[in-house]
Amino acid sequence: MIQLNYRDSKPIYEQVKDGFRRLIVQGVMEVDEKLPSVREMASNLAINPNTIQRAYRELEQEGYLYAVAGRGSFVAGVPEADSARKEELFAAFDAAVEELLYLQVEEREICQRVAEKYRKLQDKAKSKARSAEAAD
Amino acid sequence: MIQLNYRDSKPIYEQVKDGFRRLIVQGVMEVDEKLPSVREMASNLAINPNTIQRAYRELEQEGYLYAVAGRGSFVAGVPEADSARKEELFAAFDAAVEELLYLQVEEREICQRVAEKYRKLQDKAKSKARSAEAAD
Amino acid sequence: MIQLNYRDSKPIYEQVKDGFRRLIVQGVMEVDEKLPSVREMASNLAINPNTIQRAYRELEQEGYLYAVAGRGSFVAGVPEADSARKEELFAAFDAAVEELLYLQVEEREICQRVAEKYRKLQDKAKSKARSAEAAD
Amino acid sequence: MIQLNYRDSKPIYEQVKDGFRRLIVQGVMEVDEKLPSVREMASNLAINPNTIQRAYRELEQEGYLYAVAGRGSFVAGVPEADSARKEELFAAFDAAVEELLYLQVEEREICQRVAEKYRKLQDKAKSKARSAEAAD
DNA sequence: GTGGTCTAGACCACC
DNA sequence: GTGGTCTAGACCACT
Repeated sequence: MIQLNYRDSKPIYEQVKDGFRRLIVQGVMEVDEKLPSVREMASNLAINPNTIQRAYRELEQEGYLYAVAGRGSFVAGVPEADSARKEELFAAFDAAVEELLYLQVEEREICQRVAEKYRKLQDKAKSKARSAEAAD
Repeated sequence: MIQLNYRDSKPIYEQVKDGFRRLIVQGVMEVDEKLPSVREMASNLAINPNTIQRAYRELEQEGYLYAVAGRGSFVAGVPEADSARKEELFAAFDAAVEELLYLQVEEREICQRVAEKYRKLQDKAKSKARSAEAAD
Repeated sequence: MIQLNYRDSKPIYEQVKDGFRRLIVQGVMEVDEKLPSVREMASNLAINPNTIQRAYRELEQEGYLYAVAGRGSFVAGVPEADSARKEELFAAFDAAVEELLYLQVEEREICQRVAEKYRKLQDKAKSKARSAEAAD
Repeated sequence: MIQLNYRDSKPIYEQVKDGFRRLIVQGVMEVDEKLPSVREMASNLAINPNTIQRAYRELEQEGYLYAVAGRGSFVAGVPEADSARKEELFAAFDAAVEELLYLQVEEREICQRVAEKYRKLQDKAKSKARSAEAAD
């Protein structure tokens, strides 16, 4: 369900967060769907429950999840107007693009990269839709 | 010369590195130009000399600087084939783009942003060329 | 595990680096094997933790290690295409050979020395293979 | 006469020493030949006289030069039995070869490298002999 | 407990 | 004056 990469410098709890955020934003997990319990995830991934707890807590703060005491955590959906996050992302994006341009990377190459990302994203959405149809 | 942001989670030595790398890559600092001494830079930015030293040392390892004990640190130029740096930049780029796409930002908007950056870069180059002509 | 020589002009952190690089390159330490923690190593060698940290950090940058905050440092393996390292070694090699030749050391003597090293290496590999067979 | 490389991490005085040692050991400078004065060398190379002074002083200690107060420094020849130096060199040589072998560099490649060095050395000696003949 | 950053201050080699 | 190494000790983030 979620892939951890221990060699990545990104902290484990961030990897868990990213994994779930992705599943939610891509629609793989639907609104009000229940997430695995902290203990279950922890034993699945063979990591400390505290790490999962932190991931869930922060995702809740960001608006992706909601928790019901004693019952578990559930998908809340994609928080609208996460504009602060967008600004952050655009800032990082701009810095990277600027330096890449200075390093003689072609504008075309960069845009192609975006297009490729976009295509993959579409494909994923389509295959998800198809499997949903099949399930009907 | 270099702007530090203490609120940023990016370590200070990284901010210093990025600042000088930018000056070098953009040609603001010329090859063999002397950098401020470690101590001078440290007192300018009001941080510890060790922190500057680390920034300089790593830039030297990456090939942007060379240091001569007893003389100072100097610009070496933009290391050819700094593929590691490009990979870093593309990784940052990809991560940002992916999340932006998930946040419903249009592919077009992103590419326009790249184009805009590119135009500005061209303008800068042109005005630089013009001022060089004027100097002749 | 690692021998320090305080009389050597080579910095301590370099000696530590060389020691671990050797253990890794020779296969004495296996991939994903955990290294002693920074603090442990420091107290073992009776030197400052910062010195060990620097050694580990640079080995990580070179691709020999990977570090996970909160877990420890682990062997990543011998970085493929560590051409920089080979260049370093060849440079050291060339400098030594050149001066030896000037000092009237025969070409034959030098090559014999290489051959001897090579033979020892082969013997080690063989005995290792044999003990592996025995283990089967 | 002597090439300085400011980008090299080797200290200037070492580069000067190496340069003269090489000229002496290769026979380009003959025994009892006078070296340029400290001031002359310093202004030629555009460096501090102290740096030249140090190079001359250490070469004298190593036995390559002798100084006559008020007259200058002269070539003493190649000091015999610099066996301590040879041991140092062999140690560095062994370490480099060992790691190169572990890094899958062929024994042949290493020996060829030695042979090449040797050939170049011979060529230099020959061309020197030829130019000496021509001068007769 | 782990690694990572930063400060403060000492000492050395080089110019 | 320059860069480079090392120590001592603090603080933070992660598991």
